[in-house]
Amino acid sequence: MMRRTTIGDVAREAGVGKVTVSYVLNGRARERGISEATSQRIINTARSLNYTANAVGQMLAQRRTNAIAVVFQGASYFASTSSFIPEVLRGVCEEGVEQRVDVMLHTNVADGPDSDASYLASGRVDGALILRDAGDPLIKALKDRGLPIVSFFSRPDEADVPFVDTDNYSGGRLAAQHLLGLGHRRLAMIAGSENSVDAADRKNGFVATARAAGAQIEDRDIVVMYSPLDQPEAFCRLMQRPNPPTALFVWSDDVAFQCMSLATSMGLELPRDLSIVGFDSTSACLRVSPNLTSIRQPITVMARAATRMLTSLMRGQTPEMDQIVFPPQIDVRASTAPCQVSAQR
Amino acid sequence: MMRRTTIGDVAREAGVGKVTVSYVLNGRARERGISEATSQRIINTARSLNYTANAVGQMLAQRRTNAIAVVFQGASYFASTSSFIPEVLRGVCEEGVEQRVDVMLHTNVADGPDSDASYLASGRVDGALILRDAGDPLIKALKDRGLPIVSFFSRPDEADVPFVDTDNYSGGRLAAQHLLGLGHRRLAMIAGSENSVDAADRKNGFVATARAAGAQIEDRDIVVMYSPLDQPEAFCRLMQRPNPPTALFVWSDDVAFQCMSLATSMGLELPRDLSIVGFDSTSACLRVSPNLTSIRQPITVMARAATRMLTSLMRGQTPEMDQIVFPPQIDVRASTAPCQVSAQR
DNA sequence: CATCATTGCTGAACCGCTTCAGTACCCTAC
DNA sequence: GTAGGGTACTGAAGCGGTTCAGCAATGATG
Repeated sequence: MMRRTTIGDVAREAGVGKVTVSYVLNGRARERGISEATSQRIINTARSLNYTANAVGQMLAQRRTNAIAVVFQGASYFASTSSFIPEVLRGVCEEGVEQRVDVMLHTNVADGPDSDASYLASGRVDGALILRDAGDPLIKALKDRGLPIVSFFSRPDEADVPFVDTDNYSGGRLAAQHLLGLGHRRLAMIAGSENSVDAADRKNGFVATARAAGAQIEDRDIVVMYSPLDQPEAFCRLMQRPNPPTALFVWSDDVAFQCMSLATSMGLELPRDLSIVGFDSTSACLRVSPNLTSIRQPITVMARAATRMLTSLMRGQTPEMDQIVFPPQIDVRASTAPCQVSAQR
Repeated sequence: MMRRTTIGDVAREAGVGKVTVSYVLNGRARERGISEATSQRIINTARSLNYTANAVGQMLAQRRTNAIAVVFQGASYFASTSSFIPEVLRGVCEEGVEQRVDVMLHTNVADGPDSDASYLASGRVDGALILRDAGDPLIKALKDRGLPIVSFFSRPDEADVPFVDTDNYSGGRLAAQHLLGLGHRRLAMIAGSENSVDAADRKNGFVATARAAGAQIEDRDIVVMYSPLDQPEAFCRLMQRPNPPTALFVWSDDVAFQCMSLATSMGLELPRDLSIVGFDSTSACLRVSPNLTSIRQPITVMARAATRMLTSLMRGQTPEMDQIVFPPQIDVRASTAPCQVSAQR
């Protein structure tokens, strides 16, 4: 493997100093008063030598990497079958291209959770987008080390941490209102991780709204299923009770899809026997049958907003807002229908 | 923003030279004959100063970044609704953690396709995993610049480019055999990009097998639909012909899902009126109804293999194999059924 | 007691680039 | 004739590490 051409090679070949090459190639020739003739000569030499500046050299000299990390819970996060992850990454990548930053995908380091913060804060990225539960120690650790961070799709515990999120409480309320409006009174919910403020907000919005309308929903109607493969039997028990719920709000599309499969395999017909509302309204909702009614958060837009916010912070600018909460909407599709048993009550 | 602690700070504080600190912190104290006492002192000082080595400094000095890029066709690639992308990324990230390399997500740079190669080859990554069509100029450009690359899920045109792929021809054959075995004789196919050798192999395997068995399949039975939103009307025309196909092989799950939706919306009942076989057998196949029969390639395993291959190449080792072809399997599910009209022929 | 090996540590160079503070030169103006 | 001011360019330092060759001190050996 031959030595790469460096700025010194170009300088020697063009008969100028390295400095001059640097200024010319960075488009600062005018500003530094470098003559047109010299500029052209340098540019031609660089081209003929097939020279490209070494990125690491630049990073070190400029003390920035122009890279951001996207931090997920862990590699298993990718096991999701909804299109949440691709939609997030799409937003990050699109905005990344525009803001000219590299996107590093980070799940965890091999040495255990304590080292994640040091690793990320060791100068390889200028900032990080964090998608972890509210209380995750990584958020505090990175904040303490002074790395610019933005939490997205999760509202952090820590104060003063910029974030982009959905109004999850309202999302829960929308789901409840929709189901109540269809006449459902026996409601249940599949809630997410108990460490997640977001999941809790969805639950609280749903439960509070349901109870305010006089619907039955008790603690035993709330099942916690975090990852898609986590305790499917809990769902089955819920549906096999006497007087099972007629409508279900599930904290994520991903888990909602699994509930649909389980319900079908239990012989239930959807939505006749059970109405289901998901959360995220990923495009995969249109791929299942019946199409899943879901609370929409504008995933790609939010990811772009978070990325833009982070790049501003990294560059020392004050972003217009450092805490953005998007209002959710409901996309009504075929998985919800008027309650069949309402007359019986 | 205060100055970060550097190796010099630790050295001064511990009363030794920078060199000694470097050796100790890199675990080479023994080898360099540094006494246990000094080692401990340095380690304690480093800890008390909360010192972490700057990654960019190390990259420059060691002339490697320990980072790889994953290059997709473009940000729109994330629009897929199957779980292909997450499964790929999961494999790359898992193996990346084990191999201790960072994963950079790269779609394209803002300045246009020509600069992608220079960008990637400018020393910010030690290698790249490429998921692009066979003839993509990027592959040749990177190869010419000497950046270690591995093409995955795509068999490159260029010779001597290491790759990890599935035996797509066999995949096509498996699909044909399965459908023929169910009695189908009027077959059609939704084929992928004409630039993709992989898509062509799937088509050729399918068509050759079908014709060898005497089934009807002509050019007009082969519709090209690349991205999910690309010309759905072509599919409708295909199905509205007199004597429409009774079975369909679709080059990817993603597009197969869309065909299922379209078919349903045209009033067809699946699998009675149309059997469908997809490709990839992503976990999303279990989320659609009927569950999609699909040709399985072990996506996560393949992604890991590609990543392992690339890290070997980067480190100058000769990997055991530099071209791996996985055999496909068929996962038979509910979207395929015996042909209903076979008796009529 | 001179020689030699071993132990324990470090100075200086280097990785490839940027940036600050000049310098050298020439032209104009009083 | 010289101060003043552009114009065109560069030397040296610095970013934060790593690595090689070498050096001083110590103890063992003949």
